[in-house]
Amino acid sequence: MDMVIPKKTKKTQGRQKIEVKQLDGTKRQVTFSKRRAGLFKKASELCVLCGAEVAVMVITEKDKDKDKENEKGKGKGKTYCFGHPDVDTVVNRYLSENKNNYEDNSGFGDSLPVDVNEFNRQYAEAEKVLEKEKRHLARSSRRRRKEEEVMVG
Amino acid sequence: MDMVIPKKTKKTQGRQKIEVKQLDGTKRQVTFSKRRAGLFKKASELCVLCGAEVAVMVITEKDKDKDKENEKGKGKGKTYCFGHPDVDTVVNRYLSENKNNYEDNSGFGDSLPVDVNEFNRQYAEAEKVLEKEKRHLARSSRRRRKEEEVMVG
DNA sequence: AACTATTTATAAG
DNA sequence: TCTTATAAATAGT
Repeated sequence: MDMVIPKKTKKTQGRQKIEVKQLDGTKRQVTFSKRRAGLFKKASELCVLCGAEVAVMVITEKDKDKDKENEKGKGKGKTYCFGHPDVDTVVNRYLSENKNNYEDNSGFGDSLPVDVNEFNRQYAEAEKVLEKEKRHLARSSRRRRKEEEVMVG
Repeated sequence: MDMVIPKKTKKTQGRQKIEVKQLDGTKRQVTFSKRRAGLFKKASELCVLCGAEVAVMVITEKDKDKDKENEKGKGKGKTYCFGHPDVDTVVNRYLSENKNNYEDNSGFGDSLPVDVNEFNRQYAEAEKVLEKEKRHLARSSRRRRKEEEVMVG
C-alpha cells in the first residue's frame, strides 16, 4: 500500500479574511489597484446587465508625506474614472436631477453605504417638495415666457 | 453494504455562470438591486482600506414602456449614489480637473456646470425647504438606526 | 505581475 | 425577501 501521504504543501494560503480598515504602504497600493479594477468591472457589468448609467470616480488621497510617497507622483491625488455612457453624462444627470440636494449621503458619517438607497427612499417625500420648488424657480427664471406649460417635442 | 446513495437533492443549484448581457423583467430588477448594493459596498471598502475618495452614481434607465414598468415608479430613471466624504466633494474634484484637462468631449460643454456649488446656488431657496424636511426625516430615522458594520476597528 | 486557496458575491430557487 | 451552491474576487506569496 504505497499510499502517498499528500504533503500538506499549499503553495499559498489563499485569500485571507481581512478587517476592513485603513491599510498602509505597499499593501495599500496593491490592494488599491486590485480593488479599483474590481470596482470598475462591477460597475461595467451593472451597466450591461441592467441597462443602467453609471459613473465611478476614485481619487487617491493627497498624501502629506510628499517626499515619501510622491516620488513618482503616486500619492498625488490622482483621479480614476469609469463612466457609461460617459462620466459627464452621468454627472450632468446627477446635477440636474437634483439628487445632490441632501448633503449627507456619505457612507460614513451617518449611515451605511448599503443603506443609502434606503436613505434616499426616506427622502422621497422631501424631494417632492424640492421638485416643486425647482419648478417654481425655473418658472421665475424665465418669467418672460408666457406660453402654456405643455410643450411636447 | 449500506451505502446510502446520497440523493442528489440540492436545494438550489447555487450561483450559476452567466453571460454579461442585457437582462429583462424581474430578473433584471433583482439583479440590479443585488449588484447595486454590492457595488456600493465595494466602493465603501475601497475608501476605508485605501483612504480614497469615491463617488458612485447609478441611474436606472428611463423606461419608454411607462405603463408596463412604471407602475410603482420603477423605471423612472431613479438615481442612487454613494459618496465619501460625500458625492459633491468628489464630483467637484472631478469637474475642476476635467476642466483643465480637456475642453469638451461630452457634448454637454455648455450645460455642464463649472462647479457643483455654483449649480447649487441656484437652488438655495429650494434647499432651505428641503433642509427642513431633512431634519424631520433624520430625526425619525435616527430613532431606529442600529450601527452594525463599518467603522470596524 | 502571476498564482491559488480562500473569502465573498450572487444566480437560482 | 431568504437560502444555498457555486462563480468570482482577491489576500498573501
